[in-house]
Amino acid sequence: MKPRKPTRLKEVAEAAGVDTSTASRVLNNQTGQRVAPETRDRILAAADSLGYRPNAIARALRTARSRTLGIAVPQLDNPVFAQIILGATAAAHARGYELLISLVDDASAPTNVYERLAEANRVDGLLVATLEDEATLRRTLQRASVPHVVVNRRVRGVTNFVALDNFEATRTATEFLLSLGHRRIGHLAGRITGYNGSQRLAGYEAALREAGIEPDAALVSEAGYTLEGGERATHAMLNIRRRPTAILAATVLSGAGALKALRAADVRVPEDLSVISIHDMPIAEMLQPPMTALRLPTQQMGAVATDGLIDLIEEKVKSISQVLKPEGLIVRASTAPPKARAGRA
Amino acid sequence: MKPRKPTRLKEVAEAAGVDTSTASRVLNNQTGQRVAPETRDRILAAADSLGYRPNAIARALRTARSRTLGIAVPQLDNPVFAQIILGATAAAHARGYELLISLVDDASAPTNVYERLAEANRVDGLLVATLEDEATLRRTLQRASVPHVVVNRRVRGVTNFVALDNFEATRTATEFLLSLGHRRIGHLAGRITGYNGSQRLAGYEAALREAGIEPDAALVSEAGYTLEGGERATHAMLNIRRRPTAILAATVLSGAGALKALRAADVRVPEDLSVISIHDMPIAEMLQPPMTALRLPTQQMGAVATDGLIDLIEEKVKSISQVLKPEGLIVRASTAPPKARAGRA
DNA sequence: GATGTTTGAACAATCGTTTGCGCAGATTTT
DNA sequence: AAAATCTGCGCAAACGATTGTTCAAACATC
Repeated sequence: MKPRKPTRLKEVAEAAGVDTSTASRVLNNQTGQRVAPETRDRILAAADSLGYRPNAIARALRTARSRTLGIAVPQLDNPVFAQIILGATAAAHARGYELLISLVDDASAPTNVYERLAEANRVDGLLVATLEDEATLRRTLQRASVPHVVVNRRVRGVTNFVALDNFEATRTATEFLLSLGHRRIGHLAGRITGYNGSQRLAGYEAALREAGIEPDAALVSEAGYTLEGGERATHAMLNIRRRPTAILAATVLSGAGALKALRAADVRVPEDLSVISIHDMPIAEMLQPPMTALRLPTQQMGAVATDGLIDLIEEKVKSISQVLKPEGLIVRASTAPPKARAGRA
Repeated sequence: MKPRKPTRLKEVAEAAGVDTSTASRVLNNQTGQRVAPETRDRILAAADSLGYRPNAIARALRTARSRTLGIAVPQLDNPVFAQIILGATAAAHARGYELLISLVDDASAPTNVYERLAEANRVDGLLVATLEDEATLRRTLQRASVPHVVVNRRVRGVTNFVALDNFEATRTATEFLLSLGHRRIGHLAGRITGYNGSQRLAGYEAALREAGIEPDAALVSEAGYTLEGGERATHAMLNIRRRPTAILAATVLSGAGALKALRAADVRVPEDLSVISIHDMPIAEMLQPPMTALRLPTQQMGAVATDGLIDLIEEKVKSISQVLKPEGLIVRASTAPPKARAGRA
């Protein structure tokens, strides 16, 4: 027994004995037009008793605003993106917007997504958290027909973005290791050509230089953002001439891979080698040993980007660009001072 | 330099020198109406050169079909839901639908979501993966104005659902432990009052009974689906008179909690105690020791539910109800035969 | 009491499509 | 050659809301 058709504005108006235009103005709380309190009450009552819900589609057609945002993400299994989406949905709902989610795998032409969502007038704005190379993304976005905010990276030529302060993140993490007494610190880098990866690498190197240590290329290995990558890169790093006494992983997944590789090589953590990761996540707590990690406001990034996008759409601001600071270091059991024999600095 | 307004059907029609109705029929590949091949080509060419994208909103208004689905989930940080969404998006896109995501936290009235999405005609159908109690959910869905499919649970009185065979899952996992020689097997149950939790408990008990073992209430502890829950419940279970030699966790998160508690209590895994979890996930691989887990087709569940929902919407089927079988046991290092002294069965 | 102003609400156009129907001109049938 | 049938396409009415404009009645002004 499907419920009968939803009630339309017309029916509310008839029930209240007014024109649809009047009903519309009352229900939308229009200020421009005066309505007798008595009429207003009648309309409100009618709408209420009929259970009126405005048809969002019709409204969108007329106003050319769908109150819907699109978010393009590369994956969902990576908790970072799950967090971003989480923040975005909450922020969108809070302001009365809906969120359309779209997966862009590198394989398929990402352009499709933007066309499907934006050019079809389905969305009023776009949140972009995908991983295409910069040139492609820039080209695509320049033709975009709706406001858009890039999340979790920066793209030259695209003004609106919300990113994390990756530089500060790795710098802080590296400084922490230095403060424990480590001098040879390895870095499992992300994608060095990517925004986050290169920034994180730079922060790591900056901290070393500030401490008077010249970065050693042998101690940097590109591991991507996966368990396997971290495992492989760590393995390689154990075979160099002078092993590091600590490893900074660009993300918690590669950090987990490091733990795995170290265990396989019988290197104890943190006694023989410390491990620290960027991007604190619930899994950091589950690892053995629990992983020291630098917490970044990932969810907040999604929320800030969304709020900014809506401001852009509603023309409350001209542009939005923010770099969010790390939330702090969560010290767990995977880090310790280096063994005495290494303390020769 | 924002691109000019998108081209409308009207412009395509004018460019091709035909009426919009003809253009519409051609572009939609209508079968009922014949069009001269030459005219057709002209329209197609015009649409192409003008970069025409039909306005999805206008089309939705006219056809009363938005080609959009809504999915309501309780959380996103739980990988199970991330997987469901992943499967759902892929399936939706494959059939030309978009997916609107909505978070329903227990706190806020979940009714809101359904009203916002369905009654506002924003979506053609609803995927429901939330955790409200059965009565509330049933009541809400009975009034729903669009087709809907419940994902990851069953609700009496709601015909359309796609769930996992939880019973089979725990039974298989328990049988595996039994085959290793374990006789005292503890169970970290999920929410025993929930669908998944109760089914999993039943499967566990069934396997024990089949092996001639009477389930012992002391060996069952409600742990929910979190790390902390698993940790707490495991702790408690270590304090009972005769400890189990193996533990079956209802989900990998509580399994991770078990590992943590066991480590804290200096119980070695798997030498002193085996641990196995339902719901294989990437993190199972990261744990120490890597966790033996029963893999369930979570992503596929999202896909199947979505396909079914679209079939429902397009009236290709009358109802959809499926229970998906486990994909198999992934044996890792957290399970082993019990110690010799326990082999007294 | 004629004129001007305000108030409250209806009229009607519009957003961009889809689709039922009608209607010429061409083709076939008788 | 008139009637009947096809073809191919245009006309116009929806879908359900929003919004600029008009307009009658009520009130105020002199």
